[in-house]
Amino acid sequence: MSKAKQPKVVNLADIKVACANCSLYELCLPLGVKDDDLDELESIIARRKLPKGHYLFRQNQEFNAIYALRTGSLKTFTLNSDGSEQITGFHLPGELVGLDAISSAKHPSNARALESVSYCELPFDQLEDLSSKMPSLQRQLLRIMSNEIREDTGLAILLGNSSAEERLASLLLSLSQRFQHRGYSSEQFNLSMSRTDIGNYLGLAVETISRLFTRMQDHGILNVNGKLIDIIDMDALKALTNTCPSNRADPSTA
Amino acid sequence: MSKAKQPKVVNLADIKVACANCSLYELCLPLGVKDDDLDELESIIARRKLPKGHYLFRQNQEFNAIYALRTGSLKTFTLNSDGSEQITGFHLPGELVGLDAISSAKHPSNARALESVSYCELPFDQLEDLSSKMPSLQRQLLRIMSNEIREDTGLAILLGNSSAEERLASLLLSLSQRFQHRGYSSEQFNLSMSRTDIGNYLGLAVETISRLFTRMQDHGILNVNGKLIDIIDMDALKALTNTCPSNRADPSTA
DNA sequence: CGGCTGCTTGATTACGCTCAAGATTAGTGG
DNA sequence: CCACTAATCTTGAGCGTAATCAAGCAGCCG
Repeated sequence: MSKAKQPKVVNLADIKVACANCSLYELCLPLGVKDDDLDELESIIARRKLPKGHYLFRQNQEFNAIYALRTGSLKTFTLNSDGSEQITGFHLPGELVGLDAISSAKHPSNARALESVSYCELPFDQLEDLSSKMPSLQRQLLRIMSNEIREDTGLAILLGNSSAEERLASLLLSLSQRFQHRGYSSEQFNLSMSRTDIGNYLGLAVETISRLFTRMQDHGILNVNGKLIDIIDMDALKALTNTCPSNRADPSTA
Repeated sequence: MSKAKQPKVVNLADIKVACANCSLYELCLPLGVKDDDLDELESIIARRKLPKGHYLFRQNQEFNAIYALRTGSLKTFTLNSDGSEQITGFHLPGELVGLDAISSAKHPSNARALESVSYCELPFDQLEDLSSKMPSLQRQLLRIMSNEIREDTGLAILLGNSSAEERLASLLLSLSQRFQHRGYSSEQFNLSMSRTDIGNYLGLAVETISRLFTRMQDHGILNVNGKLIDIIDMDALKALTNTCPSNRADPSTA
């Protein structure tokens, strides 16, 4: 949370946070890997830091490693032909980034720190080798990738078929649940991204995001204080998520 | 193309189409697997058929295998709470379906044949085992999954930030290129899905799809004859794809 | 031939974008 | 610590795109 300036890139080899002790173990790649194997897995992991605004990797850069976020948050985005950003995801601790680069050996997107970030770097060649030797590691890698496919499909559905309100509600709910899984409050949290970023990600104008926050606050669903979000009525927020299209069968809600 | 009725499910063990001879080899999972290993891989594959309209798998069904489409096409979709379909993809020969089920061990979606289909069934447990033994198989599986993540992200971007015309143009272009990769014409092809399905997938009303086809035909980009599409001006179609939002830098197009 | 489903076309409506301006916050340097 | 600037956020007014509602048409099957 402190805003002290960080040196460019710091190797945190001295800070011993073994996977086995990591609070993110349940969410991360090593889940299910036996103790002996875990040591070997850790031997290929480099732990690093990245200051706010810096890039973990850039589009078209050669793909060498996947990254497990440990603290902080980052956004991934592609660049349109006109140079504008197109945000493809927000990532929280315990999540893997760079998985979309395996197929082409080049990163198809950028990853930039939204706040001061620490992460684990997993060289992909070595990860592949280990993965052959450790069925549990292979399985977890496949699981995580499968899960990302599912989530990306879900995002596509959301963006294709939902109203502005439903989109924002879904994002807030997603963040809320992800914070909860990481041991933080599901009801109160700070947005690390700007409204512009949120709008970009959800395919909405900044003005719309702003108006929605105001409206949700007026409706007693949220309290919004700049970046600080208080979810007052979680059920109502969830209800907004279910306001599906094609309500042909339910003419009650005008 | 014939609509002769098929028996429920036919095992095509008698029809020997080894991976090595399969025209889809370049696109499919066995790509890069050595000859000796290929035999072993084939030993776990079951080749089957599915009549139009039948399901390859259904939502919530237990996940046992992934499937490689050989001929025909299918759609994958989820069901909303109100029972309506939400189409998540159209799949052509050489593509793998079921990858989104690995993480939860249950299929999160349905897969239904849009026309008569033949496919290869790959039991996942055995595939995992083989994958540990064959680095090239493991690599190809990861590549394919990574690619799907990239494509799903691309779809989300498309649905979040594009006009109706751009969405349809992108789908047509995608189909065109996928047909070309499979040795078919990129300029003339049959849509195996209905306008309703297209609209559902692209997040647009059927009426909009219909109007767009008419408009594109009027503009000399396509010829549309029911399900038969003739792309007359491929460059113009591609141009529609690039009509990005946020054209702040390009005020020429009003 | 009638009924059903899929496709097309038209008229109206509404949601969210754009443009514009002000308000608030954050960042910087004296 | 305050002043100044820049960026971010909020609010308002008008407009455009695509949805909805409604009807007619075409193809397919029993």
